[in-house]
Amino acid sequence: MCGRYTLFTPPEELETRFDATPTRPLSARYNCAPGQELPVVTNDAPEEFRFLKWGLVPSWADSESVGNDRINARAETVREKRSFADAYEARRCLVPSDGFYEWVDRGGDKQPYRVAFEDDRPFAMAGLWERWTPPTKQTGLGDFGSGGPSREQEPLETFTVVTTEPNDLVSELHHRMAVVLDPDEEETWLHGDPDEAAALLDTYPDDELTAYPVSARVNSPANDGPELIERVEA
DNA sequence: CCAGACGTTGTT
DNA sequence: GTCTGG
DNA sequence: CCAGACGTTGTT
DNA sequence: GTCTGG
Repeated sequence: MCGRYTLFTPPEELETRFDATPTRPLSARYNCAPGQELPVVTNDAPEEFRFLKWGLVPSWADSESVGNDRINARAETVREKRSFADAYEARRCLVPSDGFYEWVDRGGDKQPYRVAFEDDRPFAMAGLWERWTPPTKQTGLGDFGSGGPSREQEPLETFTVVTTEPNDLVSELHHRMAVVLDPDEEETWLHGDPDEAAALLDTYPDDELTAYPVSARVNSPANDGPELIERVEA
């Protein structure tokens, strides 16, 4: 984990909580999924919620698909891994959330659970972001003869969520969980030096957190509505 | 030296 | 089984 | 994370 | 781009 989360806190509350303004409208989300463009607060523009695609694509990747299997980065090794080292040093971000989902394998089927604060207040997950420019395609003589410039390839900005060992509550469900930051740690995660940031990658205590079963409707990323966070019988 | 990988989760 | 899409 | 696709030739 | 493996 974490591979799915919620972000339905009203925009005004999020703007106050993170002291940032959105670059496009924030909508209530009950099923944020990898591959989607989601609001994050990056270190280089902390006054904004910027929409980045979930699934970090390293700058050197030759294909965008490299991001498919980089939706999470292990806290224990994030500084060593080539895919994340640069981003860790220079491009950390906050991933606003108000709960994340975990699936418990029950031999055959899987029961999703939602983990959140008891009062559903928003929090930040530790994230890294990256900017990737698609390789320029060789168009032969086209650029010279045709007069017009070749089509500009827009850089793609992506992010990943850092994971660590779970607390006792979440360990009942899963053996990994997202790094949840204390509000007073957020500034350091964004702007501290790498060693200071590393000290924040620990397991969030389970005080004030709760976990409860939810409908398997959350399984499909196409579903996204308040019914997804309703408690069901496990 | 060059070639090939570069990741996590979960499962066996 | 594995990759892509969301 | 899970769901859904996974392909070509040829025709409209 | 940079590291690991051979």
